[in-house]
Amino acid sequence: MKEADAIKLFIGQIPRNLEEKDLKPIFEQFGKIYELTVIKDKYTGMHKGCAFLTYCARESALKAQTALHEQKTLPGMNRPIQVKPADSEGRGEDRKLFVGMLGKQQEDDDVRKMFEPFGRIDECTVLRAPDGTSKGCAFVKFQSHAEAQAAINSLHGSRTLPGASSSLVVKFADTEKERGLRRMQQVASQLAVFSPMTLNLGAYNAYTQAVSITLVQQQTLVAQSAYLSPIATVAAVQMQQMAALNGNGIIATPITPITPITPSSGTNTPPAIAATPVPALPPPVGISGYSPVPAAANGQPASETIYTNGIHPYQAQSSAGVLDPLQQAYAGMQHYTAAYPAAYGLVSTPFPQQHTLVPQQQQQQQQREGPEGCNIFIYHLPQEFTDSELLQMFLPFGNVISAKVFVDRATNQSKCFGFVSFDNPTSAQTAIQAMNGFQIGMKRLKVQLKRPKDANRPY
DNA sequence: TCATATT
Repeated sequence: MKEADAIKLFIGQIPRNLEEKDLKPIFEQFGKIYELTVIKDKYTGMHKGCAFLTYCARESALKAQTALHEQKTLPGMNRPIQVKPADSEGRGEDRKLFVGMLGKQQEDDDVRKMFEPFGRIDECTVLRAPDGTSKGCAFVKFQSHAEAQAAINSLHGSRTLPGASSSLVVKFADTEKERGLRRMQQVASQLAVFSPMTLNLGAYNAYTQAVSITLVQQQTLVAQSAYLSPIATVAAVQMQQMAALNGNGIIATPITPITPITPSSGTNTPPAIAATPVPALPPPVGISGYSPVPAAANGQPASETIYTNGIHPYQAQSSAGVLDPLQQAYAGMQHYTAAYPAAYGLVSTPFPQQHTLVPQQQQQQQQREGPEGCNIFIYHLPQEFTDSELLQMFLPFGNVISAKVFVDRATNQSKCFGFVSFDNPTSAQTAIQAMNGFQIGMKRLKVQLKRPKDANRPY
């Protein structure tokens, strides 16, 4: 039914309203289709905007790729259709070898001669430092997996080259994904130089610090920072700055304070908390339970909503005086606990059991655009921010339809920007007003309306 | 620095 060397194609940039039956006519013209499947979310069944396509004949796939890939744009899409071998087809990485333990003086040609006996070589490159000196390793790409395998079998460990400290290494080169993984492991090991407990302690200190602010503690916090990881230090120092700036623990500091984030009244002064020792706090709701409404904080219904417009956290509370200073401090801390540890990956709160108790917010749906004017673009996100932290951060401003951090697929690293979509433009505006310029670590968020689809198109 | 999605 299908050729042995058939290629499974990945089809990207297809409108989410097109199903298999709609797609078929587009692709049939290049040959008989063996299988065509729209990719859907495993749990929600949601159309992911892409598909897999296998033709019976390899040649059909090649023709379709040539004719369609990046060649036309389907209605409603802002980028051209993608037609290329699926990742599962192993983009030719299975014929590329990494060669280690070469001598420093070996040139491309020397390596090539060594590998020539095993097949036709497409590519042969010794890796070099910027100054041109060999790194003692190379990539060699054969035309087929079998040839590469033959070279491994014969050459790996077979000899020790002059100047090398160990016998020759010949193995398949890392795939793009493996490289990403490796990079992440390196980052992780960097952080692990400091004991894992140090990180948690840092989070804990910062937390208690923010709840109960005393000058002495602020000083010790900075002193302690010297022993924390760079990330924890940034977080700690940042929090300390915040505490100094604003006794109520609110961490938003817009560059242009269009809407100042301050307590609404001088008569009810939050700094009362300054002298309060660390008490038995109501358990923080942590990341997953983060809510702009303080009712969730102490388990009691609040008589008034603290956020009246998503910006003035304390605006409504002065009249009844229902919240004691500690509760105020705590309500303010929701910002801290939500944004801070999350921002730095320090999500293990001082009360980790809370995490297991509070069920994670329902699985965030695929990225979706809201109506025009409801979608915001956020740049300068902390590297550690994921969809969920982004969601938490913007939840106070309205119904979030979607929160998506962009991730480099090869490395799994955040690209430090993302989108949040609300169900109405007012929420989006409120979020922009409140969060544009929001300082996290050394950076300030840039929050603005997402560029409309047709922007930047000359015609 | 503006929705790239891989059963």
